[in-house]
Amino acid sequence: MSSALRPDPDREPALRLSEFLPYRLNVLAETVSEGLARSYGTRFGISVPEWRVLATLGEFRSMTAKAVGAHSRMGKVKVSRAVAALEGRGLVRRRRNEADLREAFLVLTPEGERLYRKIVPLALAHVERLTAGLSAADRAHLDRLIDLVMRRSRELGGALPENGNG
Amino acid sequence: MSSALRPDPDREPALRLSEFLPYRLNVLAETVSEGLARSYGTRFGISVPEWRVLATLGEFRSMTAKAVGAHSRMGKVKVSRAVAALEGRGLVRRRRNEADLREAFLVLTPEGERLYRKIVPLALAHVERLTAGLSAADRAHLDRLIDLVMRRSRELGGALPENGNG
DNA sequence: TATTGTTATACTCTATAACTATA
DNA sequence: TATAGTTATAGAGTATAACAATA
Repeated sequence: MSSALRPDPDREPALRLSEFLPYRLNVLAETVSEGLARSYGTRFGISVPEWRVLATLGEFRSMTAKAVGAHSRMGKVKVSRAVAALEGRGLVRRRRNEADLREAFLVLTPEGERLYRKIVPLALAHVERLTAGLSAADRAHLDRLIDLVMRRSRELGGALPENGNG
Repeated sequence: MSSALRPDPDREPALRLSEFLPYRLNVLAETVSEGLARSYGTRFGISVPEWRVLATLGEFRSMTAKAVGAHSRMGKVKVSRAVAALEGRGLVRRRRNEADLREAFLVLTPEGERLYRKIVPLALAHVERLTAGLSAADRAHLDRLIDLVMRRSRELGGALPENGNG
């Protein structure tokens, strides 16, 4: 261990990376995602996009792919692939919409529902452990702060990508 | 717009994705990163790992690749590639460590320093805009909450990947 | 012509591990 | 034997656009 982890005393560091909000948010999100993946993602062989679709259908029961994407902030390509994977595993089923044959309603199969109900308590328990050090007021505050920064970030032009030719 | 974005009234949704902290953190980090990339990432043709190396060297002046990785939470492979790219563009230079020839000290070249000093005010201004809706107390609170959740997440097993055979 | 959704292509990213050179 | 760092390989992820079907 040869070089020291302290700023050069001669120079005013213009920016401390470890205090830079975008960096902090990235590292935090990454670390949390990883922990989550370890605690059940790997176990159930489910990717993040697949989990988002599963969670959305578990919550809303029946939705078009477009609506799923709107709710879980994914583009249509990502949704399409996640749905195909879930359908291939018998977790999701399509119901044609007679009123508009371009789209279909997606629903969880009984197996999908079972998996959803198996994952949810684990997910909630994980968040519980994650926020164990926070008071109820802290948690509410955190939610509010995330919403505020999120809104500002969207206003500043951070939208979702991949909406190519839609 | 055929299907509605509201929960099925018959069922108690077991989990609301839009309130699920890991999801929220992911979307927030993604949105912020994107906005940042738009405001100057693309403009200077610099990737996130490259930016992290640049920022670390700008802050600490001279460090080994290992120390850079430790400070910016990246594995040695990612650091190595980012450094190679920056070196290729004349932004970073290596200084051999006579005391241990396995490692080298990395420093910004004058051009690297110039780029760093050009990006930093933009980065800081971006964060400023991002947190414009927050009071000073809110910002401090947000920092504290991020630290807390971060620490918990690490305790729960969210470390950094890729440390393969190191 | 516009919209929903799928597929094809190409490209980036990156994990893993093998490797080099020093220690 | 262990460590700093590089490179090779291969696989995952995904943006973009072209496409098909329907409206």
